Amino acid sequence: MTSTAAKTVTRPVTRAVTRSVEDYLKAIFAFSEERLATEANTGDLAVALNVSPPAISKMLKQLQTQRLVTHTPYHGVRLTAQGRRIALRIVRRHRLLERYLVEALGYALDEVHDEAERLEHHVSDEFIRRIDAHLNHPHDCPHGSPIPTIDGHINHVHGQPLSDADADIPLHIKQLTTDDAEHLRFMQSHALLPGALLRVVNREPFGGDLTIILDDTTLNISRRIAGKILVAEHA
Amino acid sequence: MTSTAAKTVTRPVTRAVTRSVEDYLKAIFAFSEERLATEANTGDLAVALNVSPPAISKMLKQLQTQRLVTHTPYHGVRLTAQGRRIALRIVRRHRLLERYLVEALGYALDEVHDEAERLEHHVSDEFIRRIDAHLNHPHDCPHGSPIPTIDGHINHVHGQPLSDADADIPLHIKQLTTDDAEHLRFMQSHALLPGALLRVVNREPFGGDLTIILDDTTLNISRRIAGKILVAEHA
DNA sequence: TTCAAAATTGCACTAAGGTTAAATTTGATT
DNA sequence: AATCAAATTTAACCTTAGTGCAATTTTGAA
Repeated sequence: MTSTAAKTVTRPVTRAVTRSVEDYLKAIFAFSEERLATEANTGDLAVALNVSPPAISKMLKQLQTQRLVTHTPYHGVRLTAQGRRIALRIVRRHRLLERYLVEALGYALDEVHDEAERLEHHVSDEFIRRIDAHLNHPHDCPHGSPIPTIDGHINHVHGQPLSDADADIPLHIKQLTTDDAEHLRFMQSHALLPGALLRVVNREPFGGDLTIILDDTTLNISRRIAGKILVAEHA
Repeated sequence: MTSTAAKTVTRPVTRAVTRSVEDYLKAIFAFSEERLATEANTGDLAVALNVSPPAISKMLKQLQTQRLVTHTPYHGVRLTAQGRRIALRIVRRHRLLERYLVEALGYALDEVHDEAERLEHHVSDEFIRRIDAHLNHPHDCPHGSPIPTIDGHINHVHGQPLSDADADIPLHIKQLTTDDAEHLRFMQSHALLPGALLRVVNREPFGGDLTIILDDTTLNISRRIAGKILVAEHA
């Protein structure tokens, strides 16, 4: 590749969407949409992405010139329509991959996150198309999170944390809102999975354990774990 | 306890096996083992890896300090035991992935190379273990190349190019020695795949076409294509 | 013996994604 | 309203893996 024309080329506004860019956009999406907030801040992103705050500042500036975010210095970032589109594409890939790993290859729930986290950046659109078809176009990942459609639509789950649920009401699990492997192993080992039916029979006071009944089994779970399980009243 | 004493010397040798390193080792392996030669040379590697000759020289020096190759300047490179081990690991991943893409996801023969080329660097050992089990521990990739074992053994295919085969002898296809998508589409569309039975019924002189019979179908193929198909006498 | 081709080296450069240290801005608290 | 610590941004620099070009070295064939 000879690049003799390189000198007259104006600075490209449309730099590449690298793996890092995808990760940043996904993280901003997670803060600004999946968690209540409307904007993500530098400190949280630095923790989430495991880099220093200056790295965030620098990347935000770059993403701004790429028109993927709008960044108000010292205040916060939000995604542009284009940035959101890319973030949703990655989220879709991630969740389809997780589903595929569980259904087709028998992965346990706590193993899929890390694998999907790498693969989401490296598989082709064709690969995603094929696993989506193979899985019969699923709507959620194994943790119960919604899978965005190709054209960027996503239905947010509405449920309340099990830790807040009233006693003696039939509930079903909507979503497990954790990526922690230990939590997930615990949940899977007790069949605390999306779709499961249960009800709360006792709540110890002062943030103590909950007692629940699930499949005729009585089970004690900590408030901490219960806070990671979203439930809704069972119709 | 005498000779096992740990060397507490500062270690400059430990650098990471990056994606680039994996690609270089794989390319050196391909030249020095899969093609007749015992050593790979700079120029060929530069072409194979689509990189300038100085980039090769530079990387060879690095690989030498990592003890992954032995490089005799101006002559050639060969892999050390450790370098060969890494190269075989990547070849194994590549060929298992190709097989999986075809068997499990219905990829066509000409689509698998590029996909596997990326994925081989990014899937986990666990992923490879699972697809290997799922495929029931296959011995070859869809092109008929042998899949190295986990402990680094590989059985080389012995066959001759179909272009050199004598007429009227029952043959079967051992291997397709091309990654070119057009060639592969042609082969797949005519069922010229590993395992197929055929015999040569005519060879035009002066490097002209071959006429073969395969499944009661008569087929004309160019010497060029025939050179990419390894066959052996059918027992 | 010569000499051209191939390989290597040196140097300056690009590009992405980091780092630490210093400066700046914000906003909550006196 | 002024202050000051925490959060954030800027500045300067590092690393990996390339690039190109020029200069040098080595090899091997005529």
